[in-house]
Amino acid sequence: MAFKPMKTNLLHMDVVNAIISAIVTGELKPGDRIIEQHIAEQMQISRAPVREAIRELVAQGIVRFLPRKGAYIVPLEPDEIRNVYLLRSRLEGLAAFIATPKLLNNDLNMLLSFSENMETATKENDAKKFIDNDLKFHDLICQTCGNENLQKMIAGVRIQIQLFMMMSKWNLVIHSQLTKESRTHQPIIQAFLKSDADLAEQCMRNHVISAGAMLIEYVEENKSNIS
Amino acid sequence: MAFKPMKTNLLHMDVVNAIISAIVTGELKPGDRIIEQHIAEQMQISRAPVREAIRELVAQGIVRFLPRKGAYIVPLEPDEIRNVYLLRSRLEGLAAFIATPKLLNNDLNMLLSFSENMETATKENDAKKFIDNDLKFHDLICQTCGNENLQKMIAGVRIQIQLFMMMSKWNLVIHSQLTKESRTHQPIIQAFLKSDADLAEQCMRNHVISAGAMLIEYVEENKSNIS
DNA sequence: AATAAGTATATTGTCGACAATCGACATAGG
DNA sequence: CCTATGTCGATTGTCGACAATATACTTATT
Repeated sequence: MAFKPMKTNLLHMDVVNAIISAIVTGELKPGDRIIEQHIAEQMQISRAPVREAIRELVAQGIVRFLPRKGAYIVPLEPDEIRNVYLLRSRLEGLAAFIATPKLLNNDLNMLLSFSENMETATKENDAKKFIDNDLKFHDLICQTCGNENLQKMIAGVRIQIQLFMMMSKWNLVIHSQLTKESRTHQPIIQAFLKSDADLAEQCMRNHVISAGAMLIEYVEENKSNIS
Repeated sequence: MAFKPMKTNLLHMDVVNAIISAIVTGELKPGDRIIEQHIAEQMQISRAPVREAIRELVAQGIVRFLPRKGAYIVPLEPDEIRNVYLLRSRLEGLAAFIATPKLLNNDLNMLLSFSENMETATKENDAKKFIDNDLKFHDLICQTCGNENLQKMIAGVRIQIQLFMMMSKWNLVIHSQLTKESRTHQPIIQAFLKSDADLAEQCMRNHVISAGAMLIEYVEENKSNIS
């Protein structure tokens, strides 16, 4: 494959990426206002693609917009984070519910192996390995449910959460966090094995909520440090 | 209150409403393409507000967009109806959960009166009155939850359901349907009165699912008749 | 006739300019 | 000194025009 498909050179995508990396590097902080013309001038483009980029980010929930007032980065309030995790818990819970009767034996084995990898990653305190397998775990369930709308919604919420983590300078390295997180994976698999869709949904909800609780706790404790 | 707050006269909102009502009336069908210039010309405005409206609808999930190709109404496969109701049940359930501690006495009174109106509408077999109050009931809860993202998602899902109703030529006139539907409203209000958020969520879920079951049943029975 | 190349048209992407609106400050009147 | 009104700059909303690209159609070549 020497000739990969070209990048879709759409200006507004560049702007989206620029804004996101500005958020990640801390150049743009939660609550900061985004002024179309400023970005347009700095990137030497017109305002049109900047507007589109902002709409995109609004759709992803990273940016808020007030008509005739303007756009601003979603503030890093505990309530905001809570709402996002609540939404994710219901969406991924539903994905688990729908996926339950569709999961094949092979899928279950993979889920188990992801879960085991997370356990070993916990022992080795290997955050990257943990996160990778966690992502695969959730993705497999999400894809198996086969509902395109739902998948897109979940993808959007995940991005939002990643951003929250970065803005709060959270990193999942503390052993106790990994331990807590991995513990709540087991009941989900058990529910799948029993083909109990309602239980699977409930377990997934609890899992997501407890993961969110850790981030919220962190943000509350380090409120002062997070500019 | 002689001077109510003015409507925010933003063109793109008019376009959003125009497109939605075009979808609901069947003028625009699922899968149809939306061409910016055509709408702009028909409404005698420029393309800019039309673009914004399309972005809005994409965020609501009723329009898809392919770069440099254009926008089109989300195609609805008849067997997706169950998934849409499942999604709605979880989203509105969450709205009820979040709204529970925020509902004021006045709100509860309004919910009660909407519910009573539905009861009388049932007796009078007045479908329009029933639907109006049902909508108000759900809207009040949805708005009280205060989560903008969630509200938009719910709005999108509702439109999809309206579409399904249209496509299947469903109309809510049969007395037994109204009766069934109104019965499941009571437990929601009871849960609100008890300030039991979990219960409110559960009741709302059940309510939406049972409403969906009626439509699904109807669609299954009349499968052959549906265009 | 089937395939490839070329052309034309329709549609989206981007631009720069102007209009409408908002927020802050200044000013006048009590 | 406080309140209401006028003014100004900054910013978003809308517009019409042009550029870039995709799709449909035509033509040429084998």
